[in-house]
Amino acid sequence: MGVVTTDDRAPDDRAPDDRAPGDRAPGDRGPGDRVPKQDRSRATRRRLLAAAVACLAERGWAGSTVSVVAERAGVSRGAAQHHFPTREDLFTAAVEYVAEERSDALRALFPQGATGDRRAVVTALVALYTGPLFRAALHLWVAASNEEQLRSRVTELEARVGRESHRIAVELLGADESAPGVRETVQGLLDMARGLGLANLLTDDAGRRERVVAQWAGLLDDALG
Amino acid sequence: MGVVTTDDRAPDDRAPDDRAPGDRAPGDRGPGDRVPKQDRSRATRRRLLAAAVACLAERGWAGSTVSVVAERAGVSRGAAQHHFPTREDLFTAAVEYVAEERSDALRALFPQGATGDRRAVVTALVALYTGPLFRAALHLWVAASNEEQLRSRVTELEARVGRESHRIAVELLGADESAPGVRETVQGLLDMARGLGLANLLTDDAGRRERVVAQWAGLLDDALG
DNA sequence: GGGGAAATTCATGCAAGCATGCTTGATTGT
DNA sequence: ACAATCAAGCATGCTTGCATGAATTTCCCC
Repeated sequence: MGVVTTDDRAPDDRAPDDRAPGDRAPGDRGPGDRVPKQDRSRATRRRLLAAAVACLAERGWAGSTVSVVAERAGVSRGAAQHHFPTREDLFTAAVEYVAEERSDALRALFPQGATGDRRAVVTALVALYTGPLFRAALHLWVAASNEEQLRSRVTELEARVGRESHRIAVELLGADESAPGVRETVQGLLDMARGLGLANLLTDDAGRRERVVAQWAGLLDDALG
Repeated sequence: MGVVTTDDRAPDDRAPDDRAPGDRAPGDRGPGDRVPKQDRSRATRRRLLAAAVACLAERGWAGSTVSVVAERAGVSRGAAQHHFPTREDLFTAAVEYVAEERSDALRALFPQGATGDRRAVVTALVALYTGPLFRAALHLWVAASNEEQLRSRVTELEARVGRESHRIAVELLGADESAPGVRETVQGLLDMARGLGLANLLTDDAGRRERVVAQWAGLLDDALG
């Protein structure tokens, strides 16, 4: 299912939310929504952010030049510069965009509620760390680790996403966090997922990942009772 | 005399393994010692590689320009270009350098032999994923994931280091790999270590890491019997 | 409700900064 | 003396940021 929701669309595709200037999304605008008065503006802004994330996942930080992102978004470079005066503005906004997308993807796991099948839960969680969203986030982390401006925002948002991941993981696994060690167990699981996602960066080792997931899902099942 | 040509490097510049030109690393080169027969040349070459790794860990890929690396190594940019005609040559060589360093660090754990204290082993393994070497490797991976040339070499070397990590981990943990699931268990542990190292990129969460390590060491102890 | 001013949004051209690679010249070791 | 090694200057290409101008949208007043 659409666990990861970034667009792996064809290069020239139009974003899903790309509307003609006139029509608007169903429940889109509240009454006092004053900031972007034009739908077209919001659309291009969103397109730029989505393109930035996509470029980040596909071409990395250095390769994601504003020209590239603008072209990917189907707008001129000047338009990009209008919405985000500086390159840093663009990517700091992209950080929040990625964080939101990841939170959404995370919450998309929630409706199922706590299933008894822990292996399925672990598989789903790990899957979150192998999609393009995680790739983009990874590039963002690495870039932010050396860009003073980005780091603070990235760490803050990542902490938020991390907490939410943990909460949802506990929920889905049906773990009793009051028991000693359970919290650390789940954290370790998420760290393992991160590590599996990182390993997936260079080589697509789905087979190995699946085996590791199966094994540790079993161990987790024992540990959580 | 001129041990090193212009030793006017910045104060903190000496890499940990920065040796005098004469002495070599323990098992450094076989008899078929190739191209540079001059010690000074080898020294600057090594300095350049060490500087490249250090810059990679501290400033990231984009920030590690050849000028920066050369300055860090205490040589002119032209000298760097003499040893590594292109920037890519420099960093592909740096890849191997990092791989060797990581293997050395890994082997440094070996002399102890298999101890009964699995928590200490896990701690040591995880520690390997939190140092500057891992940081450099991380930047390298992320950069390589989008640079066609680097990727093949990085994946190859990383596979080697990964196998060695696994072998040593099995050895130190006293695990019986013929038993079903043991291989995947250890792999998962290493993946978790990777994830912890990745989490350590932005925020130094040594406390959390320690708790997770303690907990997972316990899980491992149970799983391995 | 309609028309026009004002503001927003977007496109294009331009100059500055920077990194890479190449070439030339000086220095050291064999 | 010769070759290798190192240093410095030069030329090219790319990216960013800014400035100007056109098209579109919103606001405001009649």
